[in-house]
Amino acid sequence: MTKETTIKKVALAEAPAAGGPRMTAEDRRLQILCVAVSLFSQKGFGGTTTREIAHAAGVSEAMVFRHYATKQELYSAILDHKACSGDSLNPEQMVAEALKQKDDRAVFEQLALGALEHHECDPEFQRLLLHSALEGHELTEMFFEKFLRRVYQLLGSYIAERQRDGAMVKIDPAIVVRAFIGMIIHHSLNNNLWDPKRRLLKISNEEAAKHFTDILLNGISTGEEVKFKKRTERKALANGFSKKK
Amino acid sequence: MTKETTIKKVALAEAPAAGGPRMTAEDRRLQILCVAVSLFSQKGFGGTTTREIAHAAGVSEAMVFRHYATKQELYSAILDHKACSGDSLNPEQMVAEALKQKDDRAVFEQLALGALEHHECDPEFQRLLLHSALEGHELTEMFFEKFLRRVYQLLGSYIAERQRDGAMVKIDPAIVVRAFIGMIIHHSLNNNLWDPKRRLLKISNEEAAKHFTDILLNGISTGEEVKFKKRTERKALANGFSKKK
DNA sequence: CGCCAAAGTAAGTACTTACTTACCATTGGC
DNA sequence: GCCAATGGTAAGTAAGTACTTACTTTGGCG
Repeated sequence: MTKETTIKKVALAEAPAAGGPRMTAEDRRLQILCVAVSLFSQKGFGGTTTREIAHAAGVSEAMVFRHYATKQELYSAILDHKACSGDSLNPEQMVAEALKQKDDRAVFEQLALGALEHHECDPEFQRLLLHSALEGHELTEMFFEKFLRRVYQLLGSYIAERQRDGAMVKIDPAIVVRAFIGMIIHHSLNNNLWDPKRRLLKISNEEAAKHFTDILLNGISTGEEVKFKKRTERKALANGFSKKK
Repeated sequence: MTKETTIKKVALAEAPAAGGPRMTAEDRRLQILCVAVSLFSQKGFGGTTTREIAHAAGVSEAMVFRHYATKQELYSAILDHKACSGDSLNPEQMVAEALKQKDDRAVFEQLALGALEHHECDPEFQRLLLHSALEGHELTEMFFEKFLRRVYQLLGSYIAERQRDGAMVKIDPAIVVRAFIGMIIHHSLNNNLWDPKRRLLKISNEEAAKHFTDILLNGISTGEEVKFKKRTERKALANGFSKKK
């Protein structure tokens, strides 16, 4: 009875080429990892038991501990795997061409599209990252150093350059980066976490990237009915950041 | 020995007026709730044990279960408490005046400032919300219906109105709302979760609200070196949203 | 084939978990 | 001054938890 269910479970597990019930150690190791990724991303580290992982992988708990000495080691292996296989998480090369050509639109739009698509085809990553951040895991720091900081550096220095060119208003580049990344991440977070049914907003990644870029570069005011501030005044104000209050 | 530490813990617990070790049932109930809020927001529901909660509150586990029949009931009580006491989570009245006067800047800036300050003085709420969303708790849906949807409705219809006035370019208002909320939420998330040391960006809430509003309303291009698109072309394009690709 | 290392398991262990039970201690009203 | 109601506890229980041990199956290779 337990054997039958075991075999069925193996057939269900879509992991890496789960042919027969008996795999090579390497394959099994990877399969357990994949199954664990799925479970951890759904229920978090503390919310997932090793028994569940073993069951979902179609093996006994002992097998999990043969491949990963502790649950923590399994978690670390997952994070390493996600971070190292690092999919498309390379912002530098993603916009290298656009950067050289100083094509503002292309720089921002390509970056946005890349991030949105990455989040869409690997929503587990975002969930894992959030779980880790909430649990105070070291992946958070790694993500910060290896990704966030680099993006801020890359985009920030590009914006500074364009400001010197006179093509962009003078505002702390980090604020601009935060605003833009915010649009993207928050949009992904909505799609993956808060509004997966897209009740509030249903647009393609291409549209989202395009419109976010539009908003960032040009804002939403027409400038025809200027109630609050004139263009020239705005620029003067932006030079010496803010002071009052 | 255990008694000594217990008494000390009571002194440490800052909850609601923890005078002596012996409180009224009501006070104790609230104190346990507050302590649990703190622990759940730090470590999540699954990651927090009832023993920890009892210990942090300076009472025995039995007291926790006297006031809340199950751990789940305690969790629900917390969410109810956070949702009902609803602090400053009222966007409508926050910007009512600015809406009437059609003061775009005030509408967005006040909304942003309100949200940022709320997140700053109650970071636990954001963490609880994230934990709930990841765990698939019903609070997520409640937050969606009672807050997100209302903000989209409120801001969205205002933007539509301003578009008819000719004061804003024609773009799906929901996209604008998403972009703006994204800047704000992501900034809070950075401050509370990813970069609490403010290594990437250190600005006051006032500055953040002001600059995010600036960016949303006016973008960051000067329009002096227009490599990609002219203002007039942009407006024409924005009318019939996007088509190609 | 024979055989043996590697894949796999059943049934533990020691400990923790959410939750209970049976019992104290303090207090305010009579 | 007593005593019932109330705030509080110590010491459980049964089910889970991460992790082990002793054992059985299987496939490939001489």
